[in-house]
Amino acid sequence: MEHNLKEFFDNALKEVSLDCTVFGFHEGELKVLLLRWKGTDEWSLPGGHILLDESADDAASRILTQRTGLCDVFLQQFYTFGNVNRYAYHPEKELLEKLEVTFGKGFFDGIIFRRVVSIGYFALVEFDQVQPTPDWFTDECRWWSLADVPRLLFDHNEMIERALKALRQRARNQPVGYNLLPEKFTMPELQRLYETILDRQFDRRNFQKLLMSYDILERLDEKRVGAANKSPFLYRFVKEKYDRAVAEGVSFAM
Amino acid sequence: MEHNLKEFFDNALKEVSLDCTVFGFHEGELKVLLLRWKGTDEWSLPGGHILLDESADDAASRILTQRTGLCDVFLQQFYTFGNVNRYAYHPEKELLEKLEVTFGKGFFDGIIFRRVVSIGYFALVEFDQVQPTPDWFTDECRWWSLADVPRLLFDHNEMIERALKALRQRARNQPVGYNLLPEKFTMPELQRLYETILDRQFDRRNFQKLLMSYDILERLDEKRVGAANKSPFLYRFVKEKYDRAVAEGVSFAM
DNA sequence: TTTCTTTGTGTAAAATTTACGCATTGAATT
DNA sequence: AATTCAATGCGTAAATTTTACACAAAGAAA
Repeated sequence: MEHNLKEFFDNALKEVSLDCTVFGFHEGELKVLLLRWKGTDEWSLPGGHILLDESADDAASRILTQRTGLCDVFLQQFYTFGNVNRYAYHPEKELLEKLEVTFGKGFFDGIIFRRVVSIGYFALVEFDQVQPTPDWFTDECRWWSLADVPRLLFDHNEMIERALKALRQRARNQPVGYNLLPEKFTMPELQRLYETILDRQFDRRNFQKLLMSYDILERLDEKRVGAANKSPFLYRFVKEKYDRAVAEGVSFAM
Repeated sequence: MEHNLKEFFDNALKEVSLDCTVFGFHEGELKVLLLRWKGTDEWSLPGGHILLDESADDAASRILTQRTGLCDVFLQQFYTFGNVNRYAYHPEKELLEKLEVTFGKGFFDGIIFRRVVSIGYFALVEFDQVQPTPDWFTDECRWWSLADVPRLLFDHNEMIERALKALRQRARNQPVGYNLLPEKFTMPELQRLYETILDRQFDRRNFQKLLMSYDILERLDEKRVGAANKSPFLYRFVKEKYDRAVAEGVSFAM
């Protein structure tokens, strides 16, 4: 395995990495996927390096598939982090010492912890479909509620902040939901997604009118039964129309 | 000079570069700054590498100052180009051969033309203030009308396209103009800037009302005289209010 | 059977955006 | 010196969009 790792790094760009903020929506909250580094209590975003023969987008795709088990994840590049002191936290040496307890002294020489520029992506995934999977440097991968995210390694807290801003900007300018919700969903569920992302409340009647005006939703003949109230209709995105709206943009003005 | 160049590259990131689309506004048109490579008819965007002890933003600033003579240029990172085949045009070898006529055979070995990821910035500058200055690889630097831009080296045409999209998005969501216009300007001049950037026409009366509603402009007691018509008032941005509007965002809905 | 919460639908008021008229200015023309 | 002409300053009515809000119906729980 050590051998494979070195080999991998020989075939990858060394001064460029990428990190992904993976958003899921569960129980009315936005969640992000975090990894805990082996032998430490330090958490970070999933990320990795770009192979010499793959594009940055392909690398992000590959890494996301490895961490979630999903293919065809929605990914958007949002910012590239190029500060000199990106590694200010956790102080290089201290973290390195902890890791060398696990990996052996000198193991990381020439592999990580040089000056690296990182390309930030955010991903939108269907929460229930994800199989959180740690990578070679970490031994735990799990969802965190956005509100509970701890102090992360490197500049990853800043990355999440910027990713969230980018997600909000996207939600205001084109439809979201196809990537975050299951195939069938109710209007209140969709509304809660929008309210969570944009962090504000909407009138449910006006919300429904606006969303339906985009002509991207199809109301099914089924209803969600079981709750102690009137059964709401199920809806589903009409993929072609949804894609058109993403391409042309809609202005979510409410 | 050769020595300095090698030394520079030893102190810079090799796998990351950055390229700037510099927008100016002149005679009712958007212009971009391009460089012609020594001994060729090939043009490219201004760009360069990041020194080990400077951030990406600082590098962009430094490079822009070198190409324009300006300090404190408005810069915004908009996208990072990470395709494997970014250098598809001009085919590496062909260009290299042309350049080696000028620079000597083997000169570029290990300096350029490896796999490089490039961070894209766009800059907004006051056209008249710019002193276009070629860099070490080029012997001409000049403005091109956006419509006349030729086939550029590498993926730089795509970069300009994306930069323009980013500029348009910015113009729709926060005020522009402070960076592109001289200190004092008339309302019709500001309107033409917006019309050029967004590529559409506005009613001058509604345009004025909307812009004044942002509370970022101050009307001066001067007028622009000389034209064969009623003299228009001069305006100027009130910096603090302009900055607030940039931070909070305005929606240019017209 | 009653209660309680949530859903489906429609309409009036408020606010915003759009369209457009007219008198005025100032250089150029006669 | 008077006239012409293109562009400017200012304002209002119409059209459209956004916002606010009420009531009947459904369905599990009490």
